[in-house]
Amino acid sequence: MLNIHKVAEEAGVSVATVSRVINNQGTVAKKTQEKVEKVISRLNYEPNMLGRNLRNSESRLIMVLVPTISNPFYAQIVQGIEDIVRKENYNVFLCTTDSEPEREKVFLDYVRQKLTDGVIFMDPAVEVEMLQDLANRYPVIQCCEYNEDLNIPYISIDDTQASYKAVKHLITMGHEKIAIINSDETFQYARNRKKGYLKALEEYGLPIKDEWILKNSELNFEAGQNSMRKLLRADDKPTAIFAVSDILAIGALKRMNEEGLQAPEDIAVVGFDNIPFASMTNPALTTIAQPMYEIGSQAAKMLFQKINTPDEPVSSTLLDNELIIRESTLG
Amino acid sequence: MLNIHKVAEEAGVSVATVSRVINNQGTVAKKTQEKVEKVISRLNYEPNMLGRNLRNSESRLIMVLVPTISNPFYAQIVQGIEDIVRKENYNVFLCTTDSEPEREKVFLDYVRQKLTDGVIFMDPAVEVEMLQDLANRYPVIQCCEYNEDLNIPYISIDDTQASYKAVKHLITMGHEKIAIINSDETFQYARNRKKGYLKALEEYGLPIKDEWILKNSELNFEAGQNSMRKLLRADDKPTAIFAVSDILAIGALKRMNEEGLQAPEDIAVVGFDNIPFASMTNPALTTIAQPMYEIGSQAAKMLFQKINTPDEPVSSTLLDNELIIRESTLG
DNA sequence: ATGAAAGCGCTAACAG
DNA sequence: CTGTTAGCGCTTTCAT
Repeated sequence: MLNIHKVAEEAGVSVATVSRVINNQGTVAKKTQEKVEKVISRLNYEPNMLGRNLRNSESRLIMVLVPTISNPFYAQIVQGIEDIVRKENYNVFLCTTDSEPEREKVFLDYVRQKLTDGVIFMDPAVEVEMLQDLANRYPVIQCCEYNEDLNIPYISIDDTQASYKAVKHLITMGHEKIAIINSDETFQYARNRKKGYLKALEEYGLPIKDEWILKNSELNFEAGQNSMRKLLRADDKPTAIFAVSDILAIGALKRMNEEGLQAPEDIAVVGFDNIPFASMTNPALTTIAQPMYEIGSQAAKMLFQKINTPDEPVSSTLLDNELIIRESTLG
Repeated sequence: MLNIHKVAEEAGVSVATVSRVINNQGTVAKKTQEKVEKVISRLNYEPNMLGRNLRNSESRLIMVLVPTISNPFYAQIVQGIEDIVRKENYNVFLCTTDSEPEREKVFLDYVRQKLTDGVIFMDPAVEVEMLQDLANRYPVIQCCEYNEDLNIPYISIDDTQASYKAVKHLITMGHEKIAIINSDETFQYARNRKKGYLKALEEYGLPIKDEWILKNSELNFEAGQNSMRKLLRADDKPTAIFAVSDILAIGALKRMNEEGLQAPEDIAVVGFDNIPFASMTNPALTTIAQPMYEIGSQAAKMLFQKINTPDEPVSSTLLDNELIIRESTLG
């Protein structure tokens, strides 16, 4: 087994000296330093992180928990996180939970178990008390998806206001029969986006129909296609659709395309997120742009606040969003 | 500090007994067991993984190194990896390198440093000797991108044969002026796909022109759009394009769309990977389907072979691929 | 069935 | 400038 003792022995010095060389303390004589470095590179020695982290009780590792990486939405947030984390000389471990509570728990335990110094959490914890308890003792930031009832710092956007804006845009374009393709309402964001949708309709006295309110437990293209199929079979067909995710909206557009229908002439479509693909569709997708990179970098900054000054409270933030108008709603 | 000693003290037993309870050894008296469990849950104790892993010298953690998560191509491979890894009671840490050698090195060192038990590597290592050296001592599998000169197990597809097939399809459809939108030729896959492209053209005696051979250092939609812009300005405009990645192909399609051109009437386009988005474009994209999930799960199986029987060699594999013909090449 | 104690690899306080 | 040593939290062998 190659360890610090072996290196010390080979170099004819003590383990303390080797440790000093490894950590660049500068208190080692030039000659000794070189001697030790030579042995290190000859043996190809790398200090064992477990020993070091155990001793230092820090890992300089941040865990980022996402439901999935198949939604490009997360890619840009993670990029924002990475850039800040790297600047602080930490590294990111990305973990996917598939929104399964048991997997969330296993990963969150890594923080308790000192494997990582903190966690940015983008998934709704089903066991709310567990998450709160973790956050009480360790650095935890909620990102995008959050729970207002908990006392855990979060960063997100105002989903209600954003979806209100999206639906109002459709209303402004003259639509009166507007459907919503939602995801699963166990998610806070889904509830909020529905709230904004309803608010806009109510404000303008427009009809709210059950057959225009669709839910999806999965968030993928197929779900969007299926939802559109249902809407096209509705007794009273909507003329516009608000999808709470670009993924769903793109699936919906595809389904229209398959049926020989055009957006926005036949049905207008608005998405949410502004993932890079949203501008690649034909027609290009009108959508709500979330400041994804900013969300990620803010989340990371908040986490470091918590790591560096655990006792000072970190304030939560809701960032601005922007309606990006493209062809799918514009004649 | 909450540790095994504290628990032992509170429960009035020795640390050894607590350890036995934690690890379910079954050799503890029922009564003692319950007493200890009560204390554990009261104190909300979680064993420190650093201590445990240091002692056991295993982490039950697998690292997966990808260049980026913004290409959905990786999402499905990672899914395949996850499913196998989870079955073995391990967990996956995903790390993004942006194809930067220094970042690759930092993460790869985590294997040497005993933080993880093995690594699946999907990025070209710039420091080839370093990777070989790591693979000589620790479990390493190359996935998708690999280096034939190294003695490291890999799993991928036959890129040359696949791109030959894609280009031959275009030839069969009557095209004689065929361009290639490639990525950076530092990548093995890029070199191989170009090779297949050239082979098909040569075999059919078709012209090979420099202005039809484009390279991109970045792999994103913009790169695809830019490449298409260049091709549309070529002295001799191609009638078909082979893009080595769906991302590039979709960007190219978008650019055509912006210029009022249709695929395949004006220019036919073939992509590569068959990411989910490829069937969502309008027109839908003809592409080479890689068995992404299978690639991932095979990679994980190979890694566990290496972990469980380090001295037995693991044989590399090239999996089959399939040409998926869609609207972008079919009248 | 339980406890005492060694030791995994490392760092840092202390001594010299 | 360098060495000795305690101890981070855990598991396991050896006693009892």
